Amino acid sequence: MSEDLTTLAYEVRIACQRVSRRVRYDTATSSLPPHVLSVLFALRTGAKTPGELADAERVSAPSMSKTVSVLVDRGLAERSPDPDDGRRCLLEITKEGSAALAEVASERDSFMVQRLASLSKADREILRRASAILTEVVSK
Amino acid sequence: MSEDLTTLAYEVRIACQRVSRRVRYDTATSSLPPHVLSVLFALRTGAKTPGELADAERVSAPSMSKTVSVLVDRGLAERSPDPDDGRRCLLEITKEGSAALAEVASERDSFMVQRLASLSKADREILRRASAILTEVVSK
DNA sequence: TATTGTTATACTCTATAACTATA
DNA sequence: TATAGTTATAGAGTATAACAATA
Repeated sequence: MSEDLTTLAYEVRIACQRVSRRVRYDTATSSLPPHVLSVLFALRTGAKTPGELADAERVSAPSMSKTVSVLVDRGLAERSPDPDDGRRCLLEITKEGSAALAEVASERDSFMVQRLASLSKADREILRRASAILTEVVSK
Repeated sequence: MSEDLTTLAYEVRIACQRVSRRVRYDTATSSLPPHVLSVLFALRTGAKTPGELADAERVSAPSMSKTVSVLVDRGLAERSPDPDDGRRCLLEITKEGSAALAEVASERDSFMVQRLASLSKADREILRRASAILTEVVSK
């Protein structure tokens, strides 16, 4: 029985919960709350609207509006009007935001980075693909 | 290359956290909030004091006191005085509590099984290997 | 009319401080 | 005095509902 879905479901769930539990301790020290940090990280690849961020982070529009305000108030992101649609605005990470992200990232994921470094390239590739699969699976 | 490791570390963490969160969401819709469920799960192995539970769950004593009250109010756990120490009380899971736990566990499994069933065999194999890698990585 | 984003309001979970009872 | 547990109060983070501006 190589296709035991129940066993696999259990293995995946336990593995994910253990990782979550383990890294949570390391993130507790960072200055920015997790949800704020997560949005800041999402902005690293380019400007996004609050709506896009809310969808990506799976929170309500008002929640994202609040989180975005925190980023803007702290000078970590900049709000600018969308030239194509007057209803929208665009959030872009600032230099200060990138710096904060870089600083926090090294501390936050140091544990996982260390462990990943000790793996083979092949194993890291598996984790890379697995992360994409899992993210897709839970986003439905 | 170290940037790749940082990004991968983040992706792995986020994926795992989202799986954990989504699984908890799914169970939360039935009846019990995650933190209540977690305490109920902790009681499955035997009676515990509020203090022990607070330490185990890493929350404050007042928070645990509130959570425990929810369990007792719903008849899922029973509060009884500690015969050896008048200050303490003991929490014990009830039949109803055990039943709720079993129900939630099956729901939680079925959620993951459903999602896994929609994947390709190759993707499932990736998740199988990734689970083993992550479990090993975190257990060190 | 529909949509994008924000503001108003409320609920949940959390914590610190203060209180009661017992050791 | 110190400890176990509860109550009082407040601070985050979240959501739904209502609103303003634009498409």
